[in-house]
Amino acid sequence: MIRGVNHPAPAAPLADRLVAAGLRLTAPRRAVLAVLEDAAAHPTATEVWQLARARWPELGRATVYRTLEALVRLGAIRPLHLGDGSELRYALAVGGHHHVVCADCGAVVEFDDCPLGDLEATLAARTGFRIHGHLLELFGQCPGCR
Amino acid sequence: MIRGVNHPAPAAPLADRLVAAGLRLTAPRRAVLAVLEDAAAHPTATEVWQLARARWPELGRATVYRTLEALVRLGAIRPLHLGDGSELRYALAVGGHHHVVCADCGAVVEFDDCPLGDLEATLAARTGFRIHGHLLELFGQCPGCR
DNA sequence: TTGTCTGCAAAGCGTTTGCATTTCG
DNA sequence: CGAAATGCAAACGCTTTGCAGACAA
Repeated sequence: MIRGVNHPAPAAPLADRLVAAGLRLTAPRRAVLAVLEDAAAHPTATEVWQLARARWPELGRATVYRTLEALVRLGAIRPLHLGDGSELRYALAVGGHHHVVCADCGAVVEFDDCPLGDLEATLAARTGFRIHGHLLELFGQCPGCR
Repeated sequence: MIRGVNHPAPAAPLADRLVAAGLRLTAPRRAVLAVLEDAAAHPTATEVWQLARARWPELGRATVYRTLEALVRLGAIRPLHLGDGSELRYALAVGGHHHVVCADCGAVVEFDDCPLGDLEATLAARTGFRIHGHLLELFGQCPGCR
């Protein structure tokens, strides 16, 4: 378990990221941010919308999508898909996410063993990218589907 | 560069995979398989359809999707998305794929340094999955978007 | 005040599904 | 011949966009 080795500091609260980027901190956005920060699993945009409406009932789907897009561009959250066809999900961009996905039934098993070492730093230097985080997805078949 | 360390044998031709699975080898499917095997980049389902129609003009979109799904289930190809919102793409499931994606403009830089070592074998033993391959996606911002 | 943000509703688009017909084996 | 596969077109569901009104700063 070397999770976090490359990401010593937890991300600042999402609200701070928005403000720091010069974006406005509105009530609808606060509702979306709260859901993202509280979410146990990686929610889809629709799930974020449903959960955030508990805090701001008038919340529209479009606002959720627009807020998610802004956060992705800021590097505060990261989109990820689990397997084929499934809806896009979002996760806080703290460190990395690692899972094994079943090609047949879509079952997902997450794990924490991160073998990346300082690959992020190496690639950042080589490509000029600023790296926010990573996704390591192994693809195969679960025991039940073999 | 240790690409291939965990995947000593190249995948058998896609046609063989279908036949071995008891599926029928039809003309429309041959067109799709040929496109997947020839593709330089990772094509989307729509791109596969457009290219394959050069070989089989009556090819319908549905057949492309159904063929792609069958190949995914067989572990012959693997779905992957590059960044946010973009259409799902497909790659031959030989070994792994590794790239850095820009959260702003969607630019993609691929690389071959695979730091996975024998993680696949370890996880296969621990989870009971049979692992076909993997996707390592680093997320950040390219030099031009910073 | 003023440029940003919001909700609504419609449009857009990739993907899936139903069904009659064709084709492989 | 029988089961599987195909094409067409409609259905679906997620995401985006246009726009007038509301709101943060």
